[in-house]
Amino acid sequence: MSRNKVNYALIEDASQRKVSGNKRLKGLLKKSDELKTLCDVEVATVIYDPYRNEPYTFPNNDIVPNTFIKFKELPTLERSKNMVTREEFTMQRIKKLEEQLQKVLDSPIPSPMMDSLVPSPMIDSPMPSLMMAPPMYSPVSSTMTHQMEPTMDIPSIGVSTSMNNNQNPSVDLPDSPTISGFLNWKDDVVMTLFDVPFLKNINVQDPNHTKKF
Amino acid sequence: MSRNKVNYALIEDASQRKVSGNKRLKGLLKKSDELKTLCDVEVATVIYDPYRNEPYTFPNNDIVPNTFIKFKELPTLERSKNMVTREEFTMQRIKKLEEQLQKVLDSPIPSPMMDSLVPSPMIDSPMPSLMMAPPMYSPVSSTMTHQMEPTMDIPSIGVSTSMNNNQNPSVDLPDSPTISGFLNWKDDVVMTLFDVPFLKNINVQDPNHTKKF
DNA sequence: AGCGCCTATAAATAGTCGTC
DNA sequence: GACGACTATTTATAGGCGCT
Repeated sequence: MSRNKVNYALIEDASQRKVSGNKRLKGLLKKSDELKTLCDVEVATVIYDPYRNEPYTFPNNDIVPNTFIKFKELPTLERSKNMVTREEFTMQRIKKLEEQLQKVLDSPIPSPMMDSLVPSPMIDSPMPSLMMAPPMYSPVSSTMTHQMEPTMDIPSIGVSTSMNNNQNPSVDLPDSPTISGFLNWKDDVVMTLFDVPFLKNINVQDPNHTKKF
Repeated sequence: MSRNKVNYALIEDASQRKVSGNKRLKGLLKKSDELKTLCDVEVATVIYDPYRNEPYTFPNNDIVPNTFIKFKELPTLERSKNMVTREEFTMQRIKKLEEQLQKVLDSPIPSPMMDSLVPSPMIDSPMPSLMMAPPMYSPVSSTMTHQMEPTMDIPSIGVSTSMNNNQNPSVDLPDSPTISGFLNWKDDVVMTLFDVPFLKNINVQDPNHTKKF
């Protein structure tokens, strides 16, 4: 992106690829953080270090002592912003969820739908059992399981009729969403997975990745 | 990022925030794609549309008819590159995995470790059962489950001794990784989750997000 | 409002050098 | 051969404008 125009192809030289990947990862993380901060987007980022037998879990149980990229060097981010413990991440989501929930419940127009969706005891309890469930790990697939952020922005289905008022709520949501269903799917989510193998030897196919144009 | 310097804070105006988010998401996707292409990083991207009852599944069963961002407009990416079906994504991973596996197995130095790791019948079968497992969905948490990409780059543990040769493999990997374990954790992974609520009304805290400085 | 396009400017980064 | 620092450039994008 800079001295020369980058060719849209795999970088041949492994070390060059790594350097570039390092920089780009750094930039990508910054972009992610900016998207989160500027646009109120929740971002969680994790790096798994292949040279450890015990992988860092998602988000991470420790601040990552990763030699691959030094998070303390990230321009805008602090390490703690990107690398949080799994519990921290979960709690952050819970907190935000509760705030949103409370906000809706405090709204002037109490929605019968909300009543059915949110039993009152739920509010006082720090964490409803459904939300309580931490990110799940499959021992087999080593997966990260991400629970969708509930949005509580359900104007079109009850709280407000300013939008989609031409639609019958019950028709609009024939599925009659349960709380869990509501939590699950009522949000925009962009999910990106990056497998980052540029520390490894891989096949190379591109001769020159940079061109003067 | 351009006409004015951006303030590192939530964008106040919702519409402005959305516009910015739109652009930034676009840029982020492009960056992701570049990281993938230039550095051989696997990237999968999905957008969940909150205005549909049926969410797009991960990666996606259909090309996304999302009004939120038009993927066909993404500079470098094609839509099909980002938005693939779940099956396609799974098969891509499988294919790459098999290629890497075959590559290792074809390497001049047969590793006893590989032998123990990879039973020969596995090679001929198009898909070992372990790998066969598609991304899992939890009906409760609506989660995407991502299976880590195996790297097959295990020079430090058997195939090659050029690195980490001061370490005993058995000591280096006391866990005696099974195939599943190997698949699970033997790769760098950067995982980023973006919840993208800028289609919604949210609290605003920042007065002016841009400054001439 | 949302989208597409444009342009000026901020930000990202490829290439390079110097250190360890 | 990884890392830090330093530019020269490319790239991303905030702010407009016009359209719908």
